[in-house]
Amino acid sequence: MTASDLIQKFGSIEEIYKKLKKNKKQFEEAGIKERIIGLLIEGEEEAKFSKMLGTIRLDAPIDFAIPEKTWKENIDVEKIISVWSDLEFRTLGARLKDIINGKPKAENQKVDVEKKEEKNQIIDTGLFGPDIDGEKVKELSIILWLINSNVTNPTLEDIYNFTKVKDLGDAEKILMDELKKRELVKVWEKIEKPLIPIIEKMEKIGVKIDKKELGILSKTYHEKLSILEKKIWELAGGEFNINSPKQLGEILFVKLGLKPKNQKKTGSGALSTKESELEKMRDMHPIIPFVFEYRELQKLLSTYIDVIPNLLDENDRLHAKFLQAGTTTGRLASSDPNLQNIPNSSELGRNIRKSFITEKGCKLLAFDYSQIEIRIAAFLANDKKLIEIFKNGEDVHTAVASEVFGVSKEKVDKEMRRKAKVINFGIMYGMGVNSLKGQLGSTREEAQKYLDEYFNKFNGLAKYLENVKIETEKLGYTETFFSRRRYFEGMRSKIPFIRAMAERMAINAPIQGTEADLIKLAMVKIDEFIIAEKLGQKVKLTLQVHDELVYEVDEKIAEEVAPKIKNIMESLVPIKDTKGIVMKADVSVGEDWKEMKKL
DNA sequence: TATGAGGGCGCC
DNA sequence: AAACGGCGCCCTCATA
Repeated sequence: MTASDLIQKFGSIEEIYKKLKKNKKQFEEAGIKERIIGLLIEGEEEAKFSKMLGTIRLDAPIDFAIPEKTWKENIDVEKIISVWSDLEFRTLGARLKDIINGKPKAENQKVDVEKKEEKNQIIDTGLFGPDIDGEKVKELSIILWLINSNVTNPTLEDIYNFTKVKDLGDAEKILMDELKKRELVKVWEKIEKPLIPIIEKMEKIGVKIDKKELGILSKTYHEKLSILEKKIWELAGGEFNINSPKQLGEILFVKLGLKPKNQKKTGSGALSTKESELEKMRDMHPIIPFVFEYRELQKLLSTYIDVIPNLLDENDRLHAKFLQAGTTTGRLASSDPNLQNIPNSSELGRNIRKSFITEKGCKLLAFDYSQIEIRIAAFLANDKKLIEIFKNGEDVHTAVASEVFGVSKEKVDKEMRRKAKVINFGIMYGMGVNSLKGQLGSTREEAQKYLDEYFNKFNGLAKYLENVKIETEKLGYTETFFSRRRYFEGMRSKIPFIRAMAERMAINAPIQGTEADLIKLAMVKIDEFIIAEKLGQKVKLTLQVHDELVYEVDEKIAEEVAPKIKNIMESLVPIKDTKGIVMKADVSVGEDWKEMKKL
C-alpha cells in the first residue's frame, strides 16, 4: 500500500493521524517520538510504524507524511506541523536541527538546571575537585567540539560518553587520534588552543559599565513605557497585558477586527503578532505604531537596561561569558549576559552602548571586519565578478545592485542598494524565492527574476554554492578555509523540507565558519603582538562580536597601536589565498561604545 | 512554586 | 505558509 492509497482509504491525513493518535499510548513507553521522527526522516522501523496504524501495512512511511508528488501542492505544512506538535514535538525546530546535524541524544536526560551547572563546571575550572584537572577538561571539551561541533559546550560527561573511557588521560589519547583522523590538528593548535587563555583573560577583565547612564535610561524609558501602555489600553478600550501575544492578538484580531492580507500564523495555529505581521496593518489602526514603540522599550528595559546593573562587580565591570565551543559553525557564543546582542540598530537601543565605557585614562578601540562574509564567499567561490568589485574597492551592495538591476552604478538609488543588500545576505543564508519576496515586498516573479539575474551575473558563486551541496552530501561534512568541519546527517533526506534545511545550513557553514576562523586567529595574533610589545597593561580585549573586536586601551597609545592591530587583522591570510581580496578592517575610537569615530 | 514550551526579538 | 544561517534571553501561560 502506498501513501496515496492510504490517504484514499482514510480520506485525509487527519483521519490517519487520529488513528495514529488512538494507538499512541502503547508506544509511548518505548520512546514514540524519537521513533516517529526517525521514521519520517529515515524510513526506518517500518514494521513498528505499521503496528501503530493497526493492521495497515505501510510500504513507505515517509510518503504517509509527505506524499511523493508535489509536496507543496498536496500538503499543508501547517497541518504537518500541527500533527507533529500534537504528537508533542513541541521543540520541533530544535529537534529537526539535531536530526539534520546528527546530534547524539543525551543518554540520561538530565534536567536543564543540572545541565547548566555542569556547563558551569566546564567554564569554571576550579570546580572539579583535586583529582580532576579543570584546564584539561576544558581543552578536551573544545577538542570534542572540534570533532563534532553539533555538540556545543561539551561536558565532562560528554567526553566520557564519546571516548567510552573514564579517565582524562585515556580520553585525551582517543580525542587526539580523532583530531588527526579528521585533519583538525591545525585548527586546534593554531586557533583554538592558543585562544583558551585569551578568552579567559577577556572574561576576567570584563567591560566597564556606566550604571548611572543606565539608571537615567531606565527612568526615561519606563516613563515612556507607561505612557504608551495607557495609550494602548485607551485605544483598545480596556486594560490587558500587552506583553502577552495571546491577549494582544485577541485585542487586535478579534476586538478591533483587524484582518490584514496574508495573515501568518504561529506554529500552534494562533495569528501571529510579530512585527513583520503588524507592519502590514500599520495603517489600519492607530494602535499599531504604539505597539511597536511599546515592544521596543519593553525589550530594551527587560533585557538590558534593568538587568545589566545587577551583574556588575565592585568596580562596575561586567564579566560575561564567551563560550569558545558555543556554536556549530565555529563562532563564539556569549551569555550571562549575552554581550553579542547589545542593541545597535535603533537610536533608543544604541543609547545602551553609551554605558559601555572604560576606566579613566583609557579609550575604546573597535576593529570590525568590513563585509567579511561576502568577501569570504567571494574568495571561497573564486567568483570573478565579486573579486573585481572588492579589488576595485567598490561598495559591494551598490555594485551588486548595478549588476542585478541592470543600471549603471551612478543610477543605483538607496532602495536598490537596500534590496541588493538583502539579496547579498540572503544568498549566503541559502534564502529561497519566497522569503526573498517577503523581504523585498515584491511579487514572486520579481524575486525570482532577481535571483536568476544574481546567479547569472555571479555564476562563480552560483556554481560554488551548488558544489557545496553536492560535496556535503558526498562527504557528510562542510569545511571552512581553515579546515574546520561541521557534520551533517540530513543532506540525504528524502523529505524536501529536511533536505532544504540541511542545504541552507551547509551553504552557510563554510562562510560563517571561515569568518569565525579569521576572527579567532586575529584574537590570537593580536594577543601575541600585545605580549611581544609588553602592552598587556595597556591594551585589553573586552568584547568580541563575531566580526568585531573591542579593546580597552591606554589613551596615550590608542592612535599609535590602532593601525598595528588593524594590520594584523588584515594580513592573517596571504593575499593570494584570498584571490586578491583584502580582509578589510575598520577602526574606530571613542569614550564609549556608542560614539565612536572612525580612524 | 518551578518548569518548559511558545512567541517574540536583540545582535552578526 | 513563514523555512534565511548562527546565537541567548525575556515574558506569558499551561502544567506539574
